[in-house]
Amino acid sequence: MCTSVENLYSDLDSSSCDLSYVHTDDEDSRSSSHGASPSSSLDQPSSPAICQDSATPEQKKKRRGRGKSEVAVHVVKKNRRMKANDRERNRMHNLNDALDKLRNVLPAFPDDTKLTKIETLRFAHNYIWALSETIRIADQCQEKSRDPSLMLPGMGRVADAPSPGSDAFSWLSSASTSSSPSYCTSNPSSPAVSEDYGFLQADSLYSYHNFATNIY
DNA sequence: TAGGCCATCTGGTCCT
DNA sequence: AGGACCAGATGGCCTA
Repeated sequence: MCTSVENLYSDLDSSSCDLSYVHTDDEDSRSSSHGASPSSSLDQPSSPAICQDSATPEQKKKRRGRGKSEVAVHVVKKNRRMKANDRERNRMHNLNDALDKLRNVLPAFPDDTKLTKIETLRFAHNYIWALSETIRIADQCQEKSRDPSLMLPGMGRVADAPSPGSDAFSWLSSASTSSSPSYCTSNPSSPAVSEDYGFLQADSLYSYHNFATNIY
């Protein structure tokens, strides 16, 4: 992908463009002064306008007068840039590999559509929260069951508490998401889900399900 | 065709 | 000095 820029390098190598376009002394002074301004890339080699020689006659004269050592410096800079590009590419590939591994441990969606990067991160966030919340509530269940006086009407015993792998957890693996859910930005430590045991009831379980799979 | 997503390049900054 | 990380820019692809 993005072959245009790659072609650009081959263009440079095939000298369809002047080598001095790779990096000029003038660009050095510009880049060091303005930082990463939005328009800075227009001056960069990746700009499609790179091969449109808009240099003034004075600048062209200056280029022609460039000595061998100066050309060598530019070749070194070009090589450094290419190496940096290579590292950056590998870095992003590693990042994508990690995202793929994260996708693989998340419940698969029925339609088997691949989650986008942001969806993956948000879904993972909610998924982790849901799992930790389930553990916390199961622990609470266990504690309260030890003290019968704390039992609420209709509340089950410890054995009734859901455990990972049980049907009560099926919502985690049968997750489906609406097309435009709203992303939960609440802190996992302060969940928006009711803390009583009612969430184990069908209707509450449904909202819990929706929350856990809310990836936006 | 507009908008979303993605890969890539790039220069700046920070760290070792 | 060189590498890692980051954010901005750009262009390609896909879909509604």
